[in-house]
Amino acid sequence: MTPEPSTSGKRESGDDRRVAIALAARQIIIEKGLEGLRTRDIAARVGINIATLHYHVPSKEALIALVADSLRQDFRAQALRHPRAGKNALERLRLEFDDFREAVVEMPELIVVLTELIARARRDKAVAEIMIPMREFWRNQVVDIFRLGMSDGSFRPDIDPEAAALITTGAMSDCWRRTDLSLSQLEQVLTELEHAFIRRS
Amino acid sequence: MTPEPSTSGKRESGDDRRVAIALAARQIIIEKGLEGLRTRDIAARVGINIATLHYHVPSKEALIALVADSLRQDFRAQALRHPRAGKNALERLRLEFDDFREAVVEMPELIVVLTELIARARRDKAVAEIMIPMREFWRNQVVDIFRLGMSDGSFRPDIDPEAAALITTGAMSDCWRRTDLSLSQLEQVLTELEHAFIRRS
DNA sequence: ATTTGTCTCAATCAAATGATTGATTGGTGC
DNA sequence: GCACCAATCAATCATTTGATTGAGACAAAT
Repeated sequence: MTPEPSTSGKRESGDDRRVAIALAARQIIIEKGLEGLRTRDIAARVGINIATLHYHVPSKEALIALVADSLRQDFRAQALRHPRAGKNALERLRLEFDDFREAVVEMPELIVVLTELIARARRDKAVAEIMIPMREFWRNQVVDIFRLGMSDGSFRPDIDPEAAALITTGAMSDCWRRTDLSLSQLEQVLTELEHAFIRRS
Repeated sequence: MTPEPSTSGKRESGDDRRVAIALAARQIIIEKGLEGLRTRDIAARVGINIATLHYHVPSKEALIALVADSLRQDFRAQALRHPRAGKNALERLRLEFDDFREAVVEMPELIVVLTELIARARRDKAVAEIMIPMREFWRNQVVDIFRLGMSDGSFRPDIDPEAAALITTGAMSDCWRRTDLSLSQLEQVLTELEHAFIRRS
């Protein structure tokens, strides 16, 4: 029998600890940036010794890669929640907007971690191999939406799908990054994105 | 008589030193991120002692604010280069694109510094007071372009200028951030932005 | 009961790091 | 020549920080 995850005892399974470590690290990145990320602070937040932290994650570099991996897992889980088969282009685009709205509302600070790790990806190959494909996956998903929308005639016929997807995902990321942006402003941006690419009658 | 700036001697004026320090810091941020910024490395790059660095810039916090200020000065200088009076909306938008293209080509890595400092602005008031107004100035400039374009009929009549500006500047920032983006892809994005907001005949 | 492997911690290290001190140098004005 | 000030540096400090060591606790397997 597989041992049940114990939330009470002080001894945790390796996997659980690693998850807790990744979450603690994410929280500290939100508060102080990658710049202010300290192994001691993570250990303290998880409630373990520094040596225990190093038992589960060998180095700080591996720890940051672990954070990236935890982001990927969250991303995967989210991508699988809403099946998009059988939907037309506009429905898919709005589904994309729905997912985004949810992320912005539920995890407004997550973009801090994403941005820091995308920046770090420039000089850290391990992080790059996780973050860049994530970003590309998202972009490609939107490229597909535009291709579909052009072929079924619901979108403008002269769209460049790659460029439109870059604009869409780029604008969305940027909105998420702005703490001062109100929800109504976000709605206006999403509406404007729709107007920008939908077929004008 | 004001003493001329000496580029040869080992004694520099305070202002020149501060400029050199800011530039060195920017370079190190490009290479290692804010995360890897060390006062010693900056001093070494400028060719001065750590104590001398601290003579000109009291603390690391002040140093990062100095970098932000140096960005602002560059931004100001660039904004004043192309007068935009007497131009119509489309001309102004294309002027904006020109400036952007130039920045991407001439200083492809500058966006790293900008991004790191915008991120830092969340927890550093001094940096926020420099970076946020910069970003807002740019956005407002684009808002004005859309307002003008709507009133003279060259842009779509149903644009939300604030939203359109957020999309435009957000997409541009995101493109700059992507090292892998080719120049032709950048052109496609700028063209697509134009198509998205211009009046369809 | 003993062994084995996983998980944990107190104590400690060596290096890095931001900052300071006290003294020196060179130029400017008088 | 002298006083004054900005600019500079060698040496040093006090912490911080990532990482290691060696020993112990606990549970499951033998």
